[in-house]
Amino acid sequence: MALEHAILVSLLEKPGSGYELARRFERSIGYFWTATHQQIYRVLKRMESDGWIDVRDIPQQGRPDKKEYSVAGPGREALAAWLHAPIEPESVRHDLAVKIRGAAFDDPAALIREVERHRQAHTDRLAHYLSGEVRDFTGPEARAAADPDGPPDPERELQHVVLRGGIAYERMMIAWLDDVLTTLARFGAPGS
Amino acid sequence: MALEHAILVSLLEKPGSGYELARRFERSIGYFWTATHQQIYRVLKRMESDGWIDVRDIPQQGRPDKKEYSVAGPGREALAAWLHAPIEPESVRHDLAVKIRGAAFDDPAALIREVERHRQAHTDRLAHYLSGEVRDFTGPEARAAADPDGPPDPERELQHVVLRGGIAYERMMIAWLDDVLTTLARFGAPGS
DNA sequence: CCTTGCTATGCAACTCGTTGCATAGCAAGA
DNA sequence: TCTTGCTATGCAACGAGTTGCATAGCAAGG
Repeated sequence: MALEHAILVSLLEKPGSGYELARRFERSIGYFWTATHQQIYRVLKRMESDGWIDVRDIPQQGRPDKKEYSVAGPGREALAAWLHAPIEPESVRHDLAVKIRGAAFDDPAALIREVERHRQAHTDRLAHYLSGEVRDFTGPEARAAADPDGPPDPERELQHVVLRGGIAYERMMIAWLDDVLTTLARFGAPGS
Repeated sequence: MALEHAILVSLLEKPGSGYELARRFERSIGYFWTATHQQIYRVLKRMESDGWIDVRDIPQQGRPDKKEYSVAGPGREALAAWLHAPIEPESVRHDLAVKIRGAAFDDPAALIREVERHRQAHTDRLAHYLSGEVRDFTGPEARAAADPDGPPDPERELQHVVLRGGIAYERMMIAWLDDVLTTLARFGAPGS
């Protein structure tokens, strides 16, 4: 399991509280790894008692105190060990694909709305990714922040390549959902 | 949760035993929904006691008896209800993306082997899909079995569009993994 | 004033998924 | 003969993920 490792990576990129992590998991990291705040708090507690991360109590004004977590030595080692171990499974769960095959035994045309909704969601996410890419990586400000003559920045470039993966995924999904819609339309309008 | 629905769809496509289902989940259906035999047996038992599926004991010679399951009325209704309900989440777990971002804090070059292994796995799966497509959908035998002048066959065409989705996914992954390898190579050979 | 909503953390109960193990008959090969 | 491997089903224990709920201070708006 790798929620712990996703948290370690996120904390290495920037230390933060459980709450902040939960919000990151709704945004950037959440695009390839989902987690609720309950899971995060539970795992943080375990990681702390295992010595993987350090805590610092930070009093705040006008809002509750927070606990800022940062990665400790053993956490870095655990991450390194995981990085060097091969992973195989990549288990997949595509509800929509199950639905599409199931539609053959029900009313295929009834799925059109649903597929269109998913297409819209992927279109929105693609737009979100693309604006994030411009803001953080390819826009004028981002380019100014990055020194083109300096050494390559692995953290930045690896974040970018992961984002490009998200963009490629959304584009593929949109194209495929169009294919699905075309196929469904053939049964919705019989006699064509 | 939708393992039950995936099983219903599979049993509608063809009745079978828990063991047979487990093998289908290693092949066709397993490409977009994974499940082990334990899960399948457990869910089958629950579905049977809920009246969603019927069982028939089939004695076999030279091997243990098997229980052949088929979808009953309530199961069909449950599937229909699920098909008509919208689904949202599509929760994602891309271990490899976590690893890639994590590699910034370790040795990026050490990931090259791992990424190449994944690329190979996706290449193999793509080849598998493509040969299945020729065999079942676009090859001469498949075309002969399907009557081009007859009415469209939803079951067949929807299976095909799902398979095309798998093909598009694998192609996208291979292209992205090439992008990842190019990016990683920049850190592996510094001073380029 | 009261409600809504945000930051911030957490418990408890439940379901789902994974792993290891067990049984049992038969076939094929060393 | 002994081991390996396939069909076929299942239990038990554990770990991961989900859902509902609780607390608590502060800010903003009606």
